[in-house]
Amino acid sequence: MPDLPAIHGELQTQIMSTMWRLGSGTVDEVRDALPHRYRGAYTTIQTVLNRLADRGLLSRERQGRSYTYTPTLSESDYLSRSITHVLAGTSAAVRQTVLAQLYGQLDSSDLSELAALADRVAAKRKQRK
Amino acid sequence: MPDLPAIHGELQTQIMSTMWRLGSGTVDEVRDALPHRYRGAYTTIQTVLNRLADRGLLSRERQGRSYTYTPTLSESDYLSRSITHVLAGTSAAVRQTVLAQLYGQLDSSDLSELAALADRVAAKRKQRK
DNA sequence: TGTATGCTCCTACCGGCTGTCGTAGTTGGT
DNA sequence: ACCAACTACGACAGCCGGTAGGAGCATACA
Repeated sequence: MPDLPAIHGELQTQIMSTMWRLGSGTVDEVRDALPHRYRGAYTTIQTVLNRLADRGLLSRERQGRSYTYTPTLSESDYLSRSITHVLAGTSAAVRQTVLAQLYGQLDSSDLSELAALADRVAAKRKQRK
Repeated sequence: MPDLPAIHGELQTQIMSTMWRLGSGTVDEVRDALPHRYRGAYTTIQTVLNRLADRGLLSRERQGRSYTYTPTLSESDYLSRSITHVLAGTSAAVRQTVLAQLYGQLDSSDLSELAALADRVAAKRKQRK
């Protein structure tokens, strides 16, 4: 399994967030969709997009006379992988505490969703076993 | 709410991990407790410790003729804050998916622990309401 | 009491990366 | 065939992480 590429810097974070929202887009499309304060020069956005593509976070395909960039991972895949990665470096006790703290921040709807999820997971486990 | 200081780089990650394991320690103590691969020169460890202290992740107290470094946040506090921070920038749907994926990776003991936790949280909510 | 010795601290340095853009090249329209 | 707009590539400053060398201080021993 190849190492998960990291997103470094504020502009890269904003751009990845926008890419996930758009699904895919050209330099200009991404640029227009960025929050106003991060809308730098065309070439700035382009450079960052190319660097993200070099690191494997985006794929670059020719579409007509320009390139179209597309995320290679979904946002949830990326986040869950990142979180799993950092949690892997900790003890079981710490993981428990972290999950507990996250759990405490959920609202009621999230909570019921998770409860349903727990049932599904438990059922699957039992069946597979 | 003060911004959560970031841990950048591999050595900083290893050092923070060691600090959380030790609870507190001097430069030499931290250095000796580091994995062999990351055991650089005394001054290297010291510089990183000072930078972490400058950023507020560690506190520095004189103890005899040397400094003792101590984490200002517990590891679980730091992690849950970080995770909460990144999740705050996403949509509710993404959060749901991420939690679901994390849930699917838990083993049985973690699962039962979380079930008990869910009960406690539910009880608390009901009582407080 | 003076000196040597061992540790600790601060400062400096180097490479890499992020954010930023200027310029050259290319493509479509007139 | 020419012009204008737009795109791609390369370069450059600033910052940060990892690394360490030399100054400063206290203890131990003669």
